[in-house]
Amino acid sequence: MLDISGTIVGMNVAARRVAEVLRNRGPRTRAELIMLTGLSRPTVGGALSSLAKAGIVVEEPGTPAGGRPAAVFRLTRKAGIAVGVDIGRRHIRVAVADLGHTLLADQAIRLDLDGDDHPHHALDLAAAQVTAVLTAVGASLDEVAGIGLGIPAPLTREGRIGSPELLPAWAELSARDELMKRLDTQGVRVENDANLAALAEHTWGAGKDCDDLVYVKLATGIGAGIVLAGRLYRGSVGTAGELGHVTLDARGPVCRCGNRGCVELVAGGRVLLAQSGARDLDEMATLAAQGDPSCRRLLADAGRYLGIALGGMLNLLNPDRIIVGGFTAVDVLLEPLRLGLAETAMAAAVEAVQVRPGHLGESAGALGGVALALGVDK
Amino acid sequence: MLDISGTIVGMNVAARRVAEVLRNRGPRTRAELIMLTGLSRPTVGGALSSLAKAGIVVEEPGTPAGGRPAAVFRLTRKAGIAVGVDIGRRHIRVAVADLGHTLLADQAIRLDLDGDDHPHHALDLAAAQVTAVLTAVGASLDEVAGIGLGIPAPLTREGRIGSPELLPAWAELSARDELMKRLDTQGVRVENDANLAALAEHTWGAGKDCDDLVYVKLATGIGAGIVLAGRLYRGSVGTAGELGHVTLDARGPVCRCGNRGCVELVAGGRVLLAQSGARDLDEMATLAAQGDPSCRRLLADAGRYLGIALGGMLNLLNPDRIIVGGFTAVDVLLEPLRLGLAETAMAAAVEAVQVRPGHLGESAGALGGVALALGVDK
DNA sequence: CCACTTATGTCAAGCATTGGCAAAAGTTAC
DNA sequence: GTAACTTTTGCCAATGCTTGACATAAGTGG
Repeated sequence: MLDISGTIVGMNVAARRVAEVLRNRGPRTRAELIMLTGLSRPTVGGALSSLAKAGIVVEEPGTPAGGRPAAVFRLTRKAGIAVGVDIGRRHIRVAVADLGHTLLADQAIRLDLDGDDHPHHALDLAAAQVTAVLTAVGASLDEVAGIGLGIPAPLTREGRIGSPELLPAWAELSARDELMKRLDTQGVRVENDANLAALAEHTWGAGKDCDDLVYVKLATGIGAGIVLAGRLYRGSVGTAGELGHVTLDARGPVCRCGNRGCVELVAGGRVLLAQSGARDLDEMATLAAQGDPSCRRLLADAGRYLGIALGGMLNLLNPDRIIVGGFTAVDVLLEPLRLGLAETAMAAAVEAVQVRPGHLGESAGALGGVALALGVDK
Repeated sequence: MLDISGTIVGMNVAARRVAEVLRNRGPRTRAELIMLTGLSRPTVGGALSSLAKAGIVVEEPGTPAGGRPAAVFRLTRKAGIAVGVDIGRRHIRVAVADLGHTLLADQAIRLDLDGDDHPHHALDLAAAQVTAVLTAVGASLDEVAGIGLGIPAPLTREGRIGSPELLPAWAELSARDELMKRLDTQGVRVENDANLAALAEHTWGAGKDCDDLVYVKLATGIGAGIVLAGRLYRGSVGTAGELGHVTLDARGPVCRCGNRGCVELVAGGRVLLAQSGARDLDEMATLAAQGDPSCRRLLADAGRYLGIALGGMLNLLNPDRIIVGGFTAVDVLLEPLRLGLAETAMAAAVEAVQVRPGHLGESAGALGGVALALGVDK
């Protein structure tokens, strides 16, 4: 039923268009499909009945609202499967969903070697994990309609590293080609991990109901994913969202990016760990949750610095929402972050913006890979 | 030939669609129209010949490139007229073009009272100037297909002031309704002046060939207009682009926006005038052009501060181009601005960005009004 | 149970699209 | 200067989509 790029073959153009919209936007009613496809009622109706006859689409009862309830249509697993892969420093996470946006699996493994420095090793493990998870859900690679891969580096439109100095080991290779070679398949798309998390939160999480949002990922590094007008914004060479290297103090210490006083140097995971003495960020989050005062103060200060850096962003972009994720103890730093915003951004923008923790937690990156594979950014 | 919203009546849907695209995007070839309308060759051809028969469209020979040259189609003046109005502190400028994007007039008058503080007076004069300029080009108000009005304040989607503390006198009224009342017409759209200038530079000026740009307007205040993916970006409550109130120094003096150390306080027109002793920015520009060292130094420092503020923007947005306008001696501060960028933004983004002076000078705002009236942002 | 609201199916007439073919209007190579 | 090439344009018929109207279905609230 699927060709090499994951689209349905052997049906007319209207049915393909309807199926594409269902894949990109998730389960929808007839009226929504008419709007989104631009096709007419009879055409959408016909397409849906032929898709239903082929078993690619199922009809579900909708929730009524004053009249006859609109049926909701959903692509079935028979239509195909989307895979998301998130490669981090210390883990690889694989999520699998069907084209009806139903999550089938979501599994992480720990990385023995630092993912930032050992791309080939990480890609080997990622490929193995993809096949393992697919087997676990009883699927095979030829059912896969798309794979979305997240790596912790800015990427150009062509899939090359946008800023090699930040992740030198990855700069030499094409992550997309390497994963496709290992899996012997086509249809892999690569994206920066913070961008993917932003996409996932926008599609299913804390940003579901807004069109302009900034997702801030706090981890070893600090990155941001920007969704504007409902679409992922990548910038000219793909380095949009490099919040970690926004200058806070032009006379501060020198950063690996070559400038002074970057946000990452006062609010990044490396510095927090060095100052708290915790082994990793998870331990630090646990300590903070238990009330450890120095951990809490470190996180509060980090939040305030982030807020100051985001204040400039708020004046320039004025998004609906700021979503903070990537770290389990986000709550501790949200209030100081709001204070930092209020100190540096205009009142109207501060009042309008909603600062919220992410809903998808550690899975955000891999789910963003699924979102990319589903084409929600189309 | 025009209805109240400026669209053509009495023709089929294809012809209306083609005319709309010509209005929004300017003169185009058949192939471009096919692409932009999504219609087929025969349909576009038929629409063009009926539009040509009605005298709404003219065909012009195109420049050849290896084969038969494609004819370029352009809306005529018979299709209607677009008006742009730019209200500033000390001037009102009105520009008029036909729907074929041909400029017919572009005239400024000086304001005797500060436009920021006397909105009703400014709107009275603006309305009078619109009718005067229309008369001068031999047109009447019922030929007008749209009016775009620029005012120096952030605006919400509904046309209200987004941040009242910056321009209190304008916060009470709807500039759109006031101008429509004075001209007894419909079809006025309002927009922030920096946004309009950005739109104009994107459509006809220094940003013609790129899709992601930031236009920086240096005047009494400092504003920016942001075009992303070819569309004007306004933000959640319309305050996107408030570059003047980005924090440079959290311990600096208090600004009218309520925060400390805003860019406007070190690089804004008010401070430059106070420190240089010049009467207005035009005099300052003249002095700088004549080599006056203190003026040049003041401008160079302003450029550097702007560069530092824009460095944060560059890390977050990574646009193709930064266009600087609103002030005649922009050249003096571009090099220091580039240095400020390099100090604070990541190398990849700095290398990729092009920093250029605006091409449209003082007319940028009014031309942006014309662009808005033409619907180039659609 | 009835009136009301919203959703859905069906049908015929009118357009638009697709894809192929031929002609027009230039450039470039010889 | 002529021939070959490239790109644009016009035309045509079969197919498919849209429009608009009407009837029916499936809920809600009184």
